[in-house]
Amino acid sequence: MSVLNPSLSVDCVIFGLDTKEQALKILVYERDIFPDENSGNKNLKFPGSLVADDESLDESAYRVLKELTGLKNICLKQFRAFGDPARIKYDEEREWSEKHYGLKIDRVVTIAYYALIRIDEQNPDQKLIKDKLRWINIDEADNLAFDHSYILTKSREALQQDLILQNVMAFELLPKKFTLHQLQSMYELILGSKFDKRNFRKKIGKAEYIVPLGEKQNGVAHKPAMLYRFDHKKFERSKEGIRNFFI
Amino acid sequence: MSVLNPSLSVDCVIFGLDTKEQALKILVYERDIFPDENSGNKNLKFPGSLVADDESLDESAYRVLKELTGLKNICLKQFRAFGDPARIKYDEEREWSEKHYGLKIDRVVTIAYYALIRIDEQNPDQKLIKDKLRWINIDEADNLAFDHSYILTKSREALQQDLILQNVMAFELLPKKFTLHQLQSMYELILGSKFDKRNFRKKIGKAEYIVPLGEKQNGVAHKPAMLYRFDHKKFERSKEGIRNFFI
DNA sequence: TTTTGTTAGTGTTATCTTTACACTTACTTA
DNA sequence: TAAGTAAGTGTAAAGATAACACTAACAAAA
Repeated sequence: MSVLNPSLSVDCVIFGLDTKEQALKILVYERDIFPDENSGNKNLKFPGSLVADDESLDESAYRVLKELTGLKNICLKQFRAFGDPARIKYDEEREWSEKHYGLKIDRVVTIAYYALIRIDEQNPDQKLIKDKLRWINIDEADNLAFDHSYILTKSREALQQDLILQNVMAFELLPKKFTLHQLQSMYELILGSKFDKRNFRKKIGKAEYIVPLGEKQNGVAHKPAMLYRFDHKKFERSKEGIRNFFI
Repeated sequence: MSVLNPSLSVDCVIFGLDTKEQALKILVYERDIFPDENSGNKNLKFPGSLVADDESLDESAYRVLKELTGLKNICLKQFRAFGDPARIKYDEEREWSEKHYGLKIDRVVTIAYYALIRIDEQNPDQKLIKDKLRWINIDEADNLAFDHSYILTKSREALQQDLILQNVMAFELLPKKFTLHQLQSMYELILGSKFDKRNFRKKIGKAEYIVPLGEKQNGVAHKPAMLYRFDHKKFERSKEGIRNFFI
């Protein structure tokens, strides 16, 4: 492979929706630089890497994601660069980085991406989650390595904005066949607020890209719900006609 | 000053509203690397510079802006990183950069910022616009240096989004005292669409942060308009209560 | 002084969107 | 067969949006 640039990196914030647990999680990579049991989350960082000199930022992000997690065919979105010269907080972190890359590391600017995937049985994670990789609940993700907690905050803001402006691949988070309840929960988890069930359904009713399959759930301990799927083409078509609001 | 990093830069897209000409412009820096008269806009680039090793990206952007244009006290917003390895299109551009910085330049990732200012008599530009700096109309800004036309496109998209979500310092573009007509024109120029005057004013009527001064225009060849000012504090307060929309 | 040109300023109606709100149905498990 | 759980459904009031045309006030030109 080509030469890595010691002052440029990409980092990937992977949001995973755990439909079972109804929780929004992130994928983190565990290092062993702080051996102390009580080191909190200081050993946890987002999957990331220095950028090679002949790859674009996007290419780099996809490469890293594949190398570290095996994930591919997911959509990454660049949302921000982080470049505080003091991003590397601890000497141990710098030493770890220098050893890891075999390079002298001073100041690293990172370009951050986020992606959304669903967590379920057939989702790659089972194979991918090697000893170093795991999902943690988003609420418990404080005091991560470097400035990664700050990056998390900003990624969430970006995700919420993008969700509102519907530029987003939020449907990646749901199973192919989903119920309106699951859909609503997803919005609630990401946006951090609750919606009225009837009003939500009324609104969804108008979105022609959410199409009912004739089919219902079964095996559930309550009235089985209608299953829906997301229609990409109809979605793209519907996005043309927005451009309303000002002020 | 400290050491410049040869693979990291910042670029500033400065949008200026020319209230007289009713036009949205950008500030560009002219080089002389393509002497041909017909070189179009290939000599024009956004104010930018390599990043010093001890400054944050934001610091770097503000420094550059001040050094190259004299502008300060304006609000810059980071909107995107650009890192295609082929961003530098021509050999002449690379040579110019190497000579300019006295450094070997291979691949440069740039972090792009935008800002909004008004163009008027007392605006710094008169002094600042040295031989190298000038305003060009946004519609005429094709085929700029490097990938700067692409950066312009993206900056405009970001600006429009931010304007819609009202995270934005759009009022920097207007004189301290402005008419509703000027306000409407600003929105129209940025968003690239026209609004109904009565509906626009109805909506503005609800924004308590746009406050009428008792005062009217004078010296104009038509019915003089009421002057308004923008109230920062009220604006900040009003932004609290948004968080509506989903889907 | 009158006319012309120019922008300011104003209200109503029809349609659509948003919000708030409570009960019955269908299934599983105990 | 009872208990528990989520599914599914309608209405009315309030608010937002969109479409639409004329008069008023000033400067400049005639």
